[in-house]
Amino acid sequence: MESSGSTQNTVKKIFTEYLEKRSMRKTPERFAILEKIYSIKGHFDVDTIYNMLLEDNYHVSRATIYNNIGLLLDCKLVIRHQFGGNTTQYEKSYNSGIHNHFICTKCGTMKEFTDTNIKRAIQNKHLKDSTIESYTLYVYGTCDKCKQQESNAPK
Amino acid sequence: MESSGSTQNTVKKIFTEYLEKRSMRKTPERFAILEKIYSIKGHFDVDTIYNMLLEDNYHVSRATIYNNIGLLLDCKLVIRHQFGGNTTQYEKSYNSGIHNHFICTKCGTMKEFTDTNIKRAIQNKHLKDSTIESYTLYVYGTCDKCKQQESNAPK
DNA sequence: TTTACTGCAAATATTTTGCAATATC
DNA sequence: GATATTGCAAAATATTTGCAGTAAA
Repeated sequence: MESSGSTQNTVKKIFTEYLEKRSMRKTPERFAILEKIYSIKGHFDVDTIYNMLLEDNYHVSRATIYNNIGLLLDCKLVIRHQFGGNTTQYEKSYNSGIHNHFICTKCGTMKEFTDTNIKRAIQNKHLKDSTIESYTLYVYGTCDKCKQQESNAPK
Repeated sequence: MESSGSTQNTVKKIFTEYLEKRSMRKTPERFAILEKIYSIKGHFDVDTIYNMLLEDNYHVSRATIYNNIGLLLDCKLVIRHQFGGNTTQYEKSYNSGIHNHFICTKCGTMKEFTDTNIKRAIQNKHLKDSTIESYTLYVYGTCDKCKQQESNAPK
């Protein structure tokens, strides 16, 4: 398992190679955005990054953030989500094998989980025909807590 | 397996009960929207419904469509998706067990698939702690076609 | 008759785009 | 020095909201 600092270096290297391969420029804004994203534990939207960088007294325009998240999506360092809210949510994706989400339809809480059986089933399915890069699973249901409340106060 | 006509009747009944339980009105617009949605095979956005109803010479405002898709989401007759595009995609969800999507990251095509092993693995995981209502799986990778093109024209 | 619902238009929110200024290579 | 990239502001797009008119109950 890689340490957090090492992950920062690794993704920086991946992004650098991606940019060089395409003759794109290695601007400080790009790496500031990447580093900030990789400092965030969970999900975020564009405005979050914008404000977090502002708090560091580092101003990057929203347009630039949008532009660069596009690049990071393309080189698989970031993934997009939709949980049902209004803003588009993103998440760092390097070295974070967890892409299973359980969403409670009663209280709306979201919880990540791992499961090797699910992982294996998905990989088995796709080895035959296609190459699988990643996957995201959203499971909707009622969580423990809400289940208990239901049984305590039935209709 | 239910026939298509019967599905229309069933979802109409479910929606009717949902509305009656909440003392909401059974307007023709609501059922026109529901019926149109259940006539669509794959995914759609709000504008698609709007235009399809227009083609039938049935005018319903976008605001009303948004409003009612909200209700249909709430009573689980419709689900929301995000494939990476700009508009929110929806899909009918009653009696359509297929919620597995394979998305090719090269050409962008999306293909649905079924897999009982995956289904079972997901159900096993969640029977222990929570009640699972539904799930959606997005698998990202390279499809057959794009894989062949890659091997024909290597870098 | 009551009031929930619809349609319209305006408001909001989000993302994209055009262009001049800037900074990487 | 050439030009990709940034920042700003305007534009485009998607969704929500307020309110008057309409119609379901």
